[in-house]
Amino acid sequence: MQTTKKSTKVHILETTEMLLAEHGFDSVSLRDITTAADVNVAAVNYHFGSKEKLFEEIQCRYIEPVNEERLRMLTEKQTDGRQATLREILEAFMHPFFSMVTRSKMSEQLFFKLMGRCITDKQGDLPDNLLPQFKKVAEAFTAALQQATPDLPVEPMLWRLHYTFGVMAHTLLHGDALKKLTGGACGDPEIETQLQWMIDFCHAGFLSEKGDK
Amino acid sequence: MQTTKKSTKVHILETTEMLLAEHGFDSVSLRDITTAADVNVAAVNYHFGSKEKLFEEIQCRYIEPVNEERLRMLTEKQTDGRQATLREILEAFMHPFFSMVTRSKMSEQLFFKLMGRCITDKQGDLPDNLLPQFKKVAEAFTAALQQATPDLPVEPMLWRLHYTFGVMAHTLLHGDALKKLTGGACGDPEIETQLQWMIDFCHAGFLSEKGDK
DNA sequence: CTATTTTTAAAACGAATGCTTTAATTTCTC
DNA sequence: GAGAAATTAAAGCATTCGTTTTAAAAATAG
Repeated sequence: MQTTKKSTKVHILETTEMLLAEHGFDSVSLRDITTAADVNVAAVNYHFGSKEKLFEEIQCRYIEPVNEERLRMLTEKQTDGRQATLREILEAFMHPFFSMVTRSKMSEQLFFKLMGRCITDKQGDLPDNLLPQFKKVAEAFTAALQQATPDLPVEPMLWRLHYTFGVMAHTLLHGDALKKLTGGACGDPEIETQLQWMIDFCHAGFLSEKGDK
Repeated sequence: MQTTKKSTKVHILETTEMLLAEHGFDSVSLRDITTAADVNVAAVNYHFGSKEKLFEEIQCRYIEPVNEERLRMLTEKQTDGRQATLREILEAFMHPFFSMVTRSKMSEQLFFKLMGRCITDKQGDLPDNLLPQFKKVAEAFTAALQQATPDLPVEPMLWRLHYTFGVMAHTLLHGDALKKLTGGACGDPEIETQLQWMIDFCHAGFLSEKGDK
């Protein structure tokens, strides 16, 4: 029961991922899923219990390893009592979202959208099992950031981390929109380039002084 | 027919704005609206033609004056052939979103959410009458930005404007989430403070060099 | 006040929603 | 190949969706 018939469950999962990436968590119906996956309406409830459980599973499927990788990358830079640099922290914070794409069978663009949806559509109501991990990530990164920018008061520091989140989420979700909107004038940078550009931007943002000229 | 009975239509509009701010454009039903506004289900279709038309009207109601104000602020800084500084450009780009709050009867927080929803939920499908204005804004600001940052190639410049959008949208939409998430550790800065912090961040981001230490 | 228009109320439309049930079918185990 | 378990198919559940219709009520005009 593990070899052959894994396919249907996974097939539903992957089809749903694509639909969610395209249309968002609030706009995909059970029928949308079963029709697109070409399975019976009952299949989702049979395999996942409910539509909502399926959605949660998709949410966890990537966010969990993303958070793990974030913590791994951060602590990697902190060995032997060494502090991580601001740039390394930002790298650890953002990179996993963009490297995780290889785990999925979707196109880069769609996968990025899915990640963006997970951040924005579901902001504030994560599945219960994700919450402690999320908290751990938040604590680890705020602590590291405080060490890396000791002159920056904690309040604007937190907001700057929030801005960084915004840069990332907006790029993941609406990067394709910029390409359309500018008629291609923004180019089509590689993932790594894209990531470095964001890091450059946020890095400088974190180091900015009040009223910087 | 203009004096007394304006109230119902406006009442529906304002109630819907609040619902949209809280739950997003994809999650508010006709019944949600008419129930919350305590009017008959038919009232929306009578006054606005359809639910979708009502949504478009809400979208235009603030975005249009925001864009006008953006252009006004930008050209104000460009009188007598003078170029606007990067900081002035960013100010003109962002400030209108935060000053427009006074036109609404909602709380700051809700109004910001509504603006955020307009940016993210509706990204890419603006009402037809908004499109030319939006295009004009985009052209004016990209031109000004190219003058203000002559050493920055156009492609990363466009992406940095995109990042700026992300900072703004994320803060509008999820600023309250940060307050909850951090348990208030991020403080509760005034609007103007908040705005200046964002401008500081993006300003530095725009001026960053590749691989900036 | 009467006539006309504007606005509301209430009910109903068909379609779509998430989910469940019952029976048939496929798959696996022995 | 026979029996048990897993999976699917098809139909139907009650609810909600956006919209329309029909008639009553309210507001306005002459």
